[in-house]
Amino acid sequence: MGTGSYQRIYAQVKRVPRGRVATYGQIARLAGLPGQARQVGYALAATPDTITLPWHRVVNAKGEISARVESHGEIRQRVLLEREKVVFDSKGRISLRRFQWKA
DNA sequence: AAACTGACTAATA
DNA sequence: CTATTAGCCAGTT
Repeated sequence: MGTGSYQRIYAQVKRVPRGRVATYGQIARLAGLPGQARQVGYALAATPDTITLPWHRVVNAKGEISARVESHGEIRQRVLLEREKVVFDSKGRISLRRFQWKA
């Protein structure tokens, strides 16, 4: 490891404060990779659990938790966020207006 | 080396 | 609101 854009992405995700969320596109921009929102998702999917990363604070542009191939991490993500006082509406969406992190 | 694979987004209809 | 389309590119096979 130590190579690739993933490191830059992880570095930005680590900056998201507790109780706030960031979108994939936002992380991409902050990491100096504008337009590479997808890469951010892929980076997180490949995140080794050997590093500490608040991956749960990253959601899609709609304020929803993105579904992965193997479903279950989504539930965990929601629990982790709710533990940080992040509120989900009845449709499982977060109000970005209130919770999105402004860098 | 070439093909495959995705935690996305914004624009348009 | 849903559906479709086109950009996006590193890592893995």
